[in-house]
Amino acid sequence: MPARTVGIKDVAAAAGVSVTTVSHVLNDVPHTRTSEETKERIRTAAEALGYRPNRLARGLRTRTSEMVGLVTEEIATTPYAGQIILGAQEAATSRNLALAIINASLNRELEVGPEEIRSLLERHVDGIIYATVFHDEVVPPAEMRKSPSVLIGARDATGEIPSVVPDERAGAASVVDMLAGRGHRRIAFLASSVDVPATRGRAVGYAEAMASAGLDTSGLIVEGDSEAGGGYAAALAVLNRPKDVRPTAVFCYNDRMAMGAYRAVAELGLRIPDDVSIVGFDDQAPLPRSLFPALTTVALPHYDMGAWALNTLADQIAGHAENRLLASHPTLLACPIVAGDSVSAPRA
Amino acid sequence: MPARTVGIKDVAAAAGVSVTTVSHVLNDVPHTRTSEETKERIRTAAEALGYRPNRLARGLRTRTSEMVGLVTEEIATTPYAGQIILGAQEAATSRNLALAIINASLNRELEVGPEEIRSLLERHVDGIIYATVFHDEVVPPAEMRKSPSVLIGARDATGEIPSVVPDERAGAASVVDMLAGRGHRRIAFLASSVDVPATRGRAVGYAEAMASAGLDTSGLIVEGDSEAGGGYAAALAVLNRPKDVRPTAVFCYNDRMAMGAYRAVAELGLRIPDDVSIVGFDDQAPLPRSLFPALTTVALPHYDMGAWALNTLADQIAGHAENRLLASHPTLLACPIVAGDSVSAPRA
DNA sequence: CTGAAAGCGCTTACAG
DNA sequence: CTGAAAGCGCTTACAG
Repeated sequence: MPARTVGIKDVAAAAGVSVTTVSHVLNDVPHTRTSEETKERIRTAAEALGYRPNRLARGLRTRTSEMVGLVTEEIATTPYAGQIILGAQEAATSRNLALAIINASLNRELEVGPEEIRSLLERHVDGIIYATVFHDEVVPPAEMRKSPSVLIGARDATGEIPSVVPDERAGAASVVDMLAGRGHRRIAFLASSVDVPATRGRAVGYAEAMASAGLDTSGLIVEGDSEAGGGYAAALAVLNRPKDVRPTAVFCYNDRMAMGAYRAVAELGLRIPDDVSIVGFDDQAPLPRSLFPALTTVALPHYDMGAWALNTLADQIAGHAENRLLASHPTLLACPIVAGDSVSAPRA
Repeated sequence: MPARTVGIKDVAAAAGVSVTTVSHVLNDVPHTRTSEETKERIRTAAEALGYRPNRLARGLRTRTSEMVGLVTEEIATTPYAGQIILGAQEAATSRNLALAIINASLNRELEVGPEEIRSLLERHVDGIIYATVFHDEVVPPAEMRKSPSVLIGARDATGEIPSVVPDERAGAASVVDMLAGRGHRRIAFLASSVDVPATRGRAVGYAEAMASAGLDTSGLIVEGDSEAGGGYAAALAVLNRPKDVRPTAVFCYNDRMAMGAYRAVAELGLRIPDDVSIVGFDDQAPLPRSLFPALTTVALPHYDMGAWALNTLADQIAGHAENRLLASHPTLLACPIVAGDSVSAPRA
């Protein structure tokens, strides 16, 4: 049992005023014409006594906990869950909210688990952020729809909850634009055979950007599994051609495939970026900077999504919500290119 | 404002008993001889009404929040912070505690930040776990010493707080033992030039195990910076020798250096593991499995440390603490070898 | 505008 | 053993 801490009563006694006044002054309640002098006396007393308001008591009274819950699916296996947490946490700190984190197992049925939500609700969190992986859309449990909430990484099938996802398509398109801008014409794409939203988004972004740049993709798309081994095999297939039809740039579905592509390039006796430029996706540390030359890749906006989710949630809680507007379509966050040394203009 | 939820009074009314009885029954208070029948009636009523006790109210009354705080330094840059969180979180769930997470910036002055602790204390957490990186020992703020607390990754300089750290030394020694057991005699070590506890622990473990295996280390220890580039240079230096004096195995300070070593091996026209075995340290995803052949490495017990910390903390809170005993020395957790395909017996 | 008092939803001595 | 009542530390109508 921690020792009895100093309460608002102690401050009131020390300052010679009522607890009401202390509460008003410390919480900056407007329209209270307490003299500056008294206010100062109260603040000094609070400071001297080391007074810290008991948030539990306040929460009980105001029916608010100033705490929000963050449920992350498979935090352990998602490389960047840490960045989502960090983004949410820093935003939470700046809005004076605490963040309770809870892990949920990945749910193949595309339904988020109600147990985690219930546990959070029992603690009277003011709102909930649910971060999913690998889903296009999910059906949130009823509990979640009743309180302020935000989805990261998936759209709400019922269209009620705002969500935020990476703009994979634009990210992929920007890679093609960048390569085409450097003068590349034969840009290969190592596609993933794993059926997740990112697979489609990146493939579509590549195809669209190639089309609008007037570039042909025939024979330039090779599919492989999304690990280094798959990238190795796919890169070998697409690069083992005579120089005049060989791609001058290879855009890989992700960094792990790019790592395999590096090996294929080396085995074929080619050099990066002189003979072929390589671009990855994910910015999955520590890969890009551990490769030689450092891999040019595309970062996922994990930190930004975490921050966006928390701010959107805090706005909902504060009441100035335009939920419907936000919920109708997922908010897309940009995936910026992270420059390494694996891209150059094609050799003449 | 969430709608008025069902409270203990509602349950009492529905079951026709007093709130005292409801509280007793639902909390399994011993020595209460309420009839089984009444108990059942209360439980049924609670269930039917969907009653969930308000933890804020309970916390206010019992001066306990059933919530513990986890402060992580640089969660974003520590690859495995997610595993620490997961370990702590799963243990917390099984002990019916919530976990509030808060990030702290890395503190070079070897003192943990009091602000984070204060913020947690204001929310009346029952205890605090502070996970540090890169420190031998830290001086925890006074606030932390006053309430139950546990340190991950560093020893408490004042010897009051229990702590848990990876047994880097034994992990490194086990690698040498394993390689020596396979018949290797010339085992090189790519040491890190960065001065952190892990650097010393792994170097000492290597040296001790080599000595007790009766193996010579002269000319076999090369220092480099702890990235792929440093590993590349160091591996080149130690492997570019005539076959009869060339190491048959290279133990790298970490996986990133091992990645550089792979490149050096390839440039020298050698093969892994036929010509040289390579072992890393950290099990830093996705490196070990993205390399070809898959890297044999040593895992850090992040999950276990998180779980150990939470359980130790929960024990302290529950009162059966043997803090002094635990605090006198950091608890060492084993770093298991994770087998890949980069080790074989030396070629005849 | 200020202060006395009620009340948030629980737990727990205490009297019956 | 059971229930009425006090009280955890706040905030906030409400009366003065």
